[in-house]
Amino acid sequence: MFDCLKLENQLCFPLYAASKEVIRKYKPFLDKLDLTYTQYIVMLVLWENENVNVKELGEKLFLDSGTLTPLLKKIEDKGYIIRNKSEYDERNLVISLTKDGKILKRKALDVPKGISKCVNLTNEEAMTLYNILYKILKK
Amino acid sequence: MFDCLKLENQLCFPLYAASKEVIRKYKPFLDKLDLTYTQYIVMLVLWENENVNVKELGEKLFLDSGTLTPLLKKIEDKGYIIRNKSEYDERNLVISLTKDGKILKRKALDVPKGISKCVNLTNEEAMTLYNILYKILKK
DNA sequence: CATAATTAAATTGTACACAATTTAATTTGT
DNA sequence: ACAAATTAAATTGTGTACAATTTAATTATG
Repeated sequence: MFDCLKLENQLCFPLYAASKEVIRKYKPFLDKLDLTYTQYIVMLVLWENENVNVKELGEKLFLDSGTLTPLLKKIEDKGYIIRNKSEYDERNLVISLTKDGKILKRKALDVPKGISKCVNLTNEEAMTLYNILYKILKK
Repeated sequence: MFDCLKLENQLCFPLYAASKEVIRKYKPFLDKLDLTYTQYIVMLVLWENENVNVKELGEKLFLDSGTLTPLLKKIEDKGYIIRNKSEYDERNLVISLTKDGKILKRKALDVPKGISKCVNLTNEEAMTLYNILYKILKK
């Protein structure tokens, strides 16, 4: 019964470790874009939908304003986004891409290509993993 | 082709988000033990093998001394472990459980029980997930 | 056998995470 | 209308992560 306290037997641990390992593999690719991993996933959201506010971003990425506010300021300093108060509701901060931010999308296309070669899973395994993970994330 | 840059289609993201979600589910259980998640996985290692040094701990947990040194000092402050230089090689810091640290193992048995009810995966799904994650982690 | 190379922790500096609180703007209820 | 409740970001404080450097101890080598 004590076995349930083995590190190996707890799902949380391989999940946490694999997540960090995969993010580590992204690093060399993201360095070329001058983005950290978290900054990259923010950019992914913006490349999909222009003009997102902090709350929407947080819901999509499972992050709160305590994480996002300083993060967004850094991406703004790099010149990829602009932060503006909404004219309809000044509580909302609307994030938009700059020209450089849009251009960056083209360079970012290399990232998924490179990564798929690094993570040694079959397509089927990746698909299965993907489905189970989204089941965990489903509310 | 631009679809490969969709947040949803990148394995890294559900992996990272699911990892954080699962860790979030541990929190109420770990609060009762006065441990954070990372402190908990350190304790898991120590409950399995007494007298581990920082390097071994780092290899098992995929963490480095920059993370572990302050973490271990905090667990020591809580009274669960002791940090001592090895008498055979003073470069090594040996981590041992205190009496309280050993007693805590008993209380920790409730954690995996509680968690399995929170994560809504079938046994088969959990097993599949487990295997794919360890494939990612295998060197 | 003394110096160079290696190794293990610790330190430094940057970047998240997230709980809890604060601030400012907008809605609600009377 | 207007005070109370709600909402969205920002702020504050604690706790990781991890790259890069430093320090101290040990081992390898000329």
